[in-house]
Amino acid sequence: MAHKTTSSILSALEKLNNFASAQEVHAEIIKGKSSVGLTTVYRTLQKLTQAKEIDFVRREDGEGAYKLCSGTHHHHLLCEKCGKSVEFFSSKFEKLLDLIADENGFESLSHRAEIVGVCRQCSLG
Amino acid sequence: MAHKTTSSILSALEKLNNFASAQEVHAEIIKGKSSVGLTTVYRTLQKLTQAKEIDFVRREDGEGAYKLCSGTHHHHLLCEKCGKSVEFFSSKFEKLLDLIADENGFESLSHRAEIVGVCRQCSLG
DNA sequence: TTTAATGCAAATACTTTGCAGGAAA
DNA sequence: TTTCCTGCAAAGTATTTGCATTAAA
Repeated sequence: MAHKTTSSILSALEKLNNFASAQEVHAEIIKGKSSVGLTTVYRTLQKLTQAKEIDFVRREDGEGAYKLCSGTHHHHLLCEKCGKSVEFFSSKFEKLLDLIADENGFESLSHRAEIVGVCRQCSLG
Repeated sequence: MAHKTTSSILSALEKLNNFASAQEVHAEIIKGKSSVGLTTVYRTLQKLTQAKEIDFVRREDGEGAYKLCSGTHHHHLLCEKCGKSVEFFSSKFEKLLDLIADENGFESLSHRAEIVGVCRQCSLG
């Protein structure tokens, strides 16, 4: 099987089921019986990100956060209140992005979009 | 007039004419005759951001960056190679965002979108 | 044996805070 | 006087790196 560490990190991400910081992932693993060093968690998350097995975003406060995501191209909606995230893909969106990029002197190849807003639950609260 | 410090920071941002970190703004001011403390630069940039007089983004490496922007609603295209940024506004984009948000359980009120890609110049290089 | 993985402690880098002195109201 | 502005030094937080140990190939 894969490295014991890698799989425990992946399963922590699965449990957390949302963007989680290295520290949060570490805490989640420690809660169980397993033991891992924080450094290793950082290193492994980096590796997984490079391998495109997980997604990475920066939170508004600058902390990095990671999430298990679908392998296909997508973007994220992020709730700025509760932190909930939703993946989406829309070919209309893709086309419009291409157009906007083109009109502004950008190639849209390899783009990445993050939409920060408020989820319905938080906006009702 | 406004605080001397505030205006020197605003004019540094004007010269830099792109997203710049607190440290970069500080360096720009120091280059000239003026003298300001780094702490004050941080504090002033925060204040200006809250007052919505400047825009704030997080760079991929986690550093915060600020820019003098138009007061009206807009989003940014950011080049991940050279750091160049361009503001854009498109009502089609706004409508599509509303729709996508709605479909995914989000209110789009107060959204913010950042599109990271590669600008034409960098993609040719 | 050679390479890769791990973890602790130390080092970085950015940012914020405590606090005292000075400017402005 | 009272409040705000400044800046230095110290503290804080997230993340990375050096290095020695251990596990795996």
